Amino acid sequence: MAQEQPVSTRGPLNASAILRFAWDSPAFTASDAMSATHLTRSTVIALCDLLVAEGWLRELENARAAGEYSKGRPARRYVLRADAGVVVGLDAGQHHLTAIVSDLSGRELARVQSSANPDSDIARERLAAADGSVNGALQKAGVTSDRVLCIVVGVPAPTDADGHSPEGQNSFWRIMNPGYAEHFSKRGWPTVVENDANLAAIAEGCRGRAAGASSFVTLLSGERFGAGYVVDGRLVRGAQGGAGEMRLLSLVEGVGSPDGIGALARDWLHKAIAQNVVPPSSALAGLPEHEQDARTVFRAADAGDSFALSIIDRIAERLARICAVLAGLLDVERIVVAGAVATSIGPLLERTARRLTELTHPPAPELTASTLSDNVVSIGAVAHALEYARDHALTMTVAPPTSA
Amino acid sequence: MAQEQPVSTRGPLNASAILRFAWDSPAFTASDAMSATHLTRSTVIALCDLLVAEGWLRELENARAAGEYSKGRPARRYVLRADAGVVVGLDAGQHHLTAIVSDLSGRELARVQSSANPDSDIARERLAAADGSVNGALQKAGVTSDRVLCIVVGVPAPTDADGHSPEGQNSFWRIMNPGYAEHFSKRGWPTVVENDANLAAIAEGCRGRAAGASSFVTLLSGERFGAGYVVDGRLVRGAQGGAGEMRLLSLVEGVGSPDGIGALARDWLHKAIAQNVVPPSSALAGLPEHEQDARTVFRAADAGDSFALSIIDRIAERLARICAVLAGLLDVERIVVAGAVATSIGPLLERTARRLTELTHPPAPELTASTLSDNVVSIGAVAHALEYARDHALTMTVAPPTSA
DNA sequence: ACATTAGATTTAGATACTAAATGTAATGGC
DNA sequence: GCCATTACATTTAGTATCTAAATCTAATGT
Repeated sequence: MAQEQPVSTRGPLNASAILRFAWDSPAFTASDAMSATHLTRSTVIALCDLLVAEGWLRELENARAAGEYSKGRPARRYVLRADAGVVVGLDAGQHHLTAIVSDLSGRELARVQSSANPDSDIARERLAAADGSVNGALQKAGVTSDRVLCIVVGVPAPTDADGHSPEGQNSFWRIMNPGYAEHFSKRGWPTVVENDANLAAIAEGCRGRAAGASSFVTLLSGERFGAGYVVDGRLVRGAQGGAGEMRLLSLVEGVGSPDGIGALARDWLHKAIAQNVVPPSSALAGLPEHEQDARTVFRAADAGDSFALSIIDRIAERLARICAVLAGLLDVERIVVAGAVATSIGPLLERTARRLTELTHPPAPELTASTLSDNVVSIGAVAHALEYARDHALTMTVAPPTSA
Repeated sequence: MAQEQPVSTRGPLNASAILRFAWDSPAFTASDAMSATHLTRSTVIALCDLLVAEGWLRELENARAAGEYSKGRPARRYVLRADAGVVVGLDAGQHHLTAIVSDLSGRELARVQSSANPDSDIARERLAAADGSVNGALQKAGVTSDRVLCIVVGVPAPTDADGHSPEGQNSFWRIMNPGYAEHFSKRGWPTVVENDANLAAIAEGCRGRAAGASSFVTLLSGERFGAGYVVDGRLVRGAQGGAGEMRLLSLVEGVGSPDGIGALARDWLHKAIAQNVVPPSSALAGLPEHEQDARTVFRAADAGDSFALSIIDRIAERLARICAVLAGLLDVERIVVAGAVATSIGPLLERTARRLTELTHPPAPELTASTLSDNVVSIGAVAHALEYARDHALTMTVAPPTSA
């Protein structure tokens, strides 16, 4: 339990307080900021002037002109300059890359998706692909690279505080994270490299299904399960960033492997067809190999196909056990299932939730499907980048005000 | 992911920085404090004078007189006044109560142990017993109740931020925590009520086997398992303080129940004797019922008794699985097994560690036995109370300096 | 005696804020 | 159209916390 030395802080401490407030407000008057920060008007106005001069805030026409009726003298109004800079969120997955450029209000300016060679283990190739996506998105957004305040990269690997991934898993982690931290730092961008499931959790926490909860788990599911924990309002990363790695789920009875929902649905269907045990009445009987995927199973289940439902039931049992163990060990209020499959798993979650109430002691955790589909990680990356920019704003330089 | 409003802080901010530094130093000069806090001499000396006047620090004879050779003018020396106040740590277990009174240097001034009626569900009785222990310890230490800076109470139940335990477990939790928070607050003492396993983790983190590790788990074992997590240097408590509850371990293959090491050893021995399957060569054969306990099994195993070793092996297998799941899901570097049984489980841990390396991917977490025996919880309570006092020192009033 | 060392003390700011008095742009009643 | 009222802005003086730099002091070694 290391305790870092407290250090004397200097500088207009509360400028950051004003900026934090501005970050989450659409537009605000000096009085708004006063009640939010408990500072006096003199201080607030002085700080706002400072922040306007630095380019972080813009002064708007006064509050009455804006239609906010009031009797007395009209109040001055400020907003965060959404165009003071941009942040970049990059989902650097094994198969796909997604880069999002966002302004400071969280508005997405551009998105570029591309596919990666999933088997390439050449660092240079993966870095070049990442560069391509990021540059493409910046160009599409019409901003130059010097406007980037910071970038957050999501990788399917644990990461430590420096953004490095441990050796292990037959070097898969090192291949998935071939040094993004140094790579983007070289461009002068503050860079954070973070595990994909952790970013998914951040996404759910601020724009998704976990908004408001202080303790929740996000299960990122596709080919494999990965979890992101937010407990007591903070991300739990682990000694090497490996918290949420699901390899040891194999020890949980009835789980057996860390395979994700997508993989399980596909594999079980595939095996059933190969062994010829699919009843001919089922829509899944005799499906061509390239259509034997999770989505097909879920669609068939939705249509009432009883064989598809039997697969769903098996997955539900396994998922419920995973959720029970996680919720039990971590005491979280909610579990969000995210990832590309999340859009079509309504019936699965219903069954899982039923099983979960049997397995756990009340109150059972809420179980919901993410609404962010296959963008969770990149959205989480943007959200994390915005937080990072907010927390380090006063150390960053911003595009000069476009006043004149 | 709630974000509380930042508030303007005022007052001699860095007095607390000096005090924090003093807390962990035996005696220090102004120069020591300067390099620790990055403040100038003027500031440090002004703040030290302030803290001396308030009773937190005492000025000693100068550094040369103390034998710290130096050439120039002798430096002034200060220490934290260990007798500025006391803190109380109370382990309010189901069967036993332990109250420790400690001075601010962490020196134990008095300890009182007593047994509680484990089946009493009358709040008044448990509170009276707690009062008895605490008052006894204070009297033994020779301090009056107004000198108590704060008290930390450890209970075998989850606790929330207010020190309340949830309904559940057939009200066992409410019985174990019959409102200690309000009870001791009424005496004017800042009171923290915390789960016993969490306090054990705090104890291991600062005086025990996890010193230096930033992520570790403490498994408090006796009749039942309970875990305390410290991940990324902070305690993980969970939505209702229930992180580390092991009820759902029953879902892990080969574990089956959250019974602790003590209970397992006793029960398995008991069953074996009842079923008459203990080989007559074993020292455990025909043991009278009141001697059929965990310690006996461990002693026999130590002496090489092969039947005892077979029980140890079964426990090791189970313990290894628990450790594997916890370490895997949380990515901790170390697991400390604590509790009364911890003193005699050397051979068990050896076997568990071997099994653990088979079950986990490298690096396997270190596995150690606590050296704090059945005092972990009360020692953790004291440690937590000292931290609490340090962090809230400037809001507390202290016994006036004994100078004149 | 005197240079050297290491720290103490003093003095004069700088910074980041508060508090309170005064000034100002609007409203609405008469 | 004047005036009280409202709700803010602006100005001024002042405070607390800390720094920087000059000066003072108590010791050592030669």
